Amino acid sequence: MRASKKAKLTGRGWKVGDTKEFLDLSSEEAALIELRLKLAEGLKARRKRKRLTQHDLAAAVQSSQSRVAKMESGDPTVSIDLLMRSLIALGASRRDLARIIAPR
Amino acid sequence: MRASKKAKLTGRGWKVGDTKEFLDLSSEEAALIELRLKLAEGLKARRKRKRLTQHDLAAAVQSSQSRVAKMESGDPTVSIDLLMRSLIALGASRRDLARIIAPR
DNA sequence: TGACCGTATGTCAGAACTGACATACACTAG
DNA sequence: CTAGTGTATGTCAGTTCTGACATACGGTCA
Repeated sequence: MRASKKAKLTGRGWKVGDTKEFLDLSSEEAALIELRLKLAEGLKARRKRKRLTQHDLAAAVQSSQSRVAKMESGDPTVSIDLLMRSLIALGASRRDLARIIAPR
Repeated sequence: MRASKKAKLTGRGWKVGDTKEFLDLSSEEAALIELRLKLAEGLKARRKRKRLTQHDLAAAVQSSQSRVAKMESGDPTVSIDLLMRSLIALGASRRDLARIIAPR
């Protein structure tokens, strides 16, 4: 059911959707992507500050180097859950997370 | 692989784990749970402020009333992704999200 | 040059999450 | 009581995400 949107995009051309779909994609979906990117940046920065390799971080969160690379690149196959878990594993507090999401 | 932890908890009694596992559970995992709860509260508050029913919200995010109920109760089967998506669907900005995560 | 290190990208089987449904509960109004 | 409305809880098939692996890329050093 959620695949319908993807299908619409990957299909050849632009099947004209209604306004709701358009708004959904351009504003809400965009907001989610921005959020993911903020977390990705925050994670990379935090990891580097601690002078850890992606491999090190992977071990700390029981994941793999390749997934860490995807996390930091904002890859859409990475969940926000995983980003949050990783940040927390690097010692980020809720306030730290808040600052990462909405930098002042 | 991740189910091993759950198994350890649901099994009868407390099989003694090593320190790393203990710390993982008590601090990092707890932080994640707290985060989920903050988002759950934030979602419920925001929905009520808009005078929407769980059913309305479900329609807005293309989910179901039952899942919305689980979201708001901090049910562990609900991902942070879904909570974030729902909050954004209710018009929350990144700054709003930050405030929900780390209230001042 | 070649060996090494850190990072990036693609793939896939297995694990986790999802919407939907059924059903139960709590409350209110008739 | 009965009906209606909103919320809670359990289940499950289908979708999405995950760790692991292979492999490629870029830089450094000898």
